[in-house]
Amino acid sequence: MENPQSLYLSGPSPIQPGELAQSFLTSHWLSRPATQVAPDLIGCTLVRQLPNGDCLRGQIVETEAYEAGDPACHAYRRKTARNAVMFGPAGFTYVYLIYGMYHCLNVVTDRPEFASAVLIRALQLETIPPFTTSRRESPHRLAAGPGKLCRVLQIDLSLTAQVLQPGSPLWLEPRPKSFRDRYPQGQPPLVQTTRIGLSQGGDLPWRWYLADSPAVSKR
DNA sequence: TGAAGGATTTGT
DNA sequence: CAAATCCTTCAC
Repeated sequence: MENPQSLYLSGPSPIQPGELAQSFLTSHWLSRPATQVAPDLIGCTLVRQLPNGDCLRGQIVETEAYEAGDPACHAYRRKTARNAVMFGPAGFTYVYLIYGMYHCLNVVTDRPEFASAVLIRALQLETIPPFTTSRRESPHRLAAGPGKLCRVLQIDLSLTAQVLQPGSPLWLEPRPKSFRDRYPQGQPPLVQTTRIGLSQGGDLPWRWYLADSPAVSKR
């Protein structure tokens, strides 16, 4: 590791896939404010390893940040059994059930006690799972939305408070070379706008998505 | 112990 | 635009 500090301080990880994986996947790179991590997660890969060993992979194309002091954050009022993981160190999952039928996946960010997380809102799937032979919807939109994403990756409450690292049910990988090569200036076309579906905090521009991705949930 | 409501999705 | 559906939170 030539410059560990850069992993902690700077933006998108410049490292190659497979390099410094442990540092990227665990706390350092994620131990920044959610509003910094959220745009940097765009282009990174989310990997889901099923109980049978099969892996499903998708490129993150849409995220939202939720921070301490943010009225839309589940940890805004106080620490509870549900949101407790957000008060801990970065690099853990926070999964919750919404409307009694969908799950949402978050990545815990920042330092302990600064309860915050990034909601993963949409993925562009690398491979279409064979069991999702949906004819009613185009394959590239199977994970376009936080609830749909969890449905196709088989993510439920049992996957909350899990560390994001290889061998776990879920982990993250840096932006692949193919992604970096797509944007020669090193700057992917990100759109920053307001978050979706909130009753409070709807004015904060804490949602980011990849402008040229067909898998974004809403425009 | 009960009631209200939700970081969604889908179909009418 | 409303239903589906159940966990979490807060009030009593």
